[in-house]
Amino acid sequence: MNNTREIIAHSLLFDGLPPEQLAEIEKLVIKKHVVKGTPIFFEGDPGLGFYMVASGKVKIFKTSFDGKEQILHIFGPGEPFGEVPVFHGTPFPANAEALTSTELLFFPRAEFVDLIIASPSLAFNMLAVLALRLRRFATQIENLSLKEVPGRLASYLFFLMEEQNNQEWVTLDIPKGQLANLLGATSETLSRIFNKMHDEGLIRVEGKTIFVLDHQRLRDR
Amino acid sequence: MNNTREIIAHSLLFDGLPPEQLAEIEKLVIKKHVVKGTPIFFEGDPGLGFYMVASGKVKIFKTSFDGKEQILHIFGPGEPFGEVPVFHGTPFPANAEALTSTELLFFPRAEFVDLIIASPSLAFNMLAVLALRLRRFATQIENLSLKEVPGRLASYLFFLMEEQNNQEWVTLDIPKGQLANLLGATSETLSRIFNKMHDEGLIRVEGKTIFVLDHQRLRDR
DNA sequence: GAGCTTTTTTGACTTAGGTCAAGGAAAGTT
DNA sequence: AACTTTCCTTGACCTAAGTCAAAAAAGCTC
Repeated sequence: MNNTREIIAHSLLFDGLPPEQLAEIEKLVIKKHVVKGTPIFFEGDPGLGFYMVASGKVKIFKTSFDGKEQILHIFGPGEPFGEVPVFHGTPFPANAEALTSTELLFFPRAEFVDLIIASPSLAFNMLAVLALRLRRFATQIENLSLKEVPGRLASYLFFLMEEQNNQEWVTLDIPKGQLANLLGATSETLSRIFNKMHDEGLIRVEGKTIFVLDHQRLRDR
Repeated sequence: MNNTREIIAHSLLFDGLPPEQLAEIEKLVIKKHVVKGTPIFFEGDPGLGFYMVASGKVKIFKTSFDGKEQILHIFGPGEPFGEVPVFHGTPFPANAEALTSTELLFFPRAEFVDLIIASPSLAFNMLAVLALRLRRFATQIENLSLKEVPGRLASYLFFLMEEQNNQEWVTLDIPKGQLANLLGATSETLSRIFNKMHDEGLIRVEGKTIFVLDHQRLRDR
């Protein structure tokens, strides 16, 4: 499913749009391929358009003056990113980088804005996308500020169980160091917490596979 | 300026709309008055519409199981809040409470959605509002995760200097305890940091007035 | 599969900021 | 002005998580 039309037709952003509109949208897409580790944009760059992941994975992140990194989102196939400048007219608020070899769809700003103005359903879908993202941010702030690292890890494991539709075990889709950056911790701390949770009989860790042994006690970390 | 038409006409959300559309919008507004401390909605409540502050101040916040509070936003006159459920159809992601005696405008969901669908400019304004909010959240996550409390306080002081258009001193518009909840700290810690910054000659604190004595050194906290 | 690089783990140590408890200071009320 | 309530500060103490350094494990490449 590496085909542009497939990706946009199945994305939440373009969901429910008539075929002729999808064709319009497809016409303005610029495809880009980037290898693992490639920067896609930097905080402060002018936003000339937004992106959608066709295949692969992209992280959106902030960095501190001393190089520590906080991941804001990890986006996979069908998910748009970099929309803030399109609608607010300001530069990108954060950096984007490919976590894997990635196929990107780029939507140039001016053309896309014309489409949005002409299509209330598309505008409405975009509003839904941004609203969902606000909700996610609210949860992330809650996690960072009101929970300790074990609680944040537990949340993430439950999120993966949901996503992977498996109550027994989950597969980490990113390296543990990146997970630490997502949870607002260091890799050392995360490693120690995996250990502790194992010792307490909550989980079993085998490389990138985490077996969840005690849902109840994991939930109230 | 406690009049509905004045408020909506000067808000960013309804900026640039023709008078006849403003009249339409005004018609569906329901005015509500709440005293200081009144809950406006709770996390998890179904969102039957969104609000705009006409006068006063409202905080949007999350609470932890043990009662600690993290403020996500503080909204003043002309600022809308509670839009997430309108566009994403899910319950409110956080709580809202009046920080002062407050005049609110309520926009019922269904009627407002009709207006948005009929008006590309209104849809576009709303997209800009949500995009700005995403940017703010990204900054807040950066502050919480990548800066220590003194750095977060410094950011907030610079934000107030900008807002109050004064390079010499700022007036805290909220109690220090609430400021602590906004910065992700306790009031004890915040108090100690005010002390330390005073001892270091960065600021002078007189009740709710903070004199900024050394911009340069305050900036790199 | 030997030799890289990158990622993860472990140990010893430090520290920012939280908690608990008790006073003070403001601010609103009668 | 006295009273009550809310807000802010201070001191003593504790702990979650960071830092630094080094080793171990896992992935790649030729």
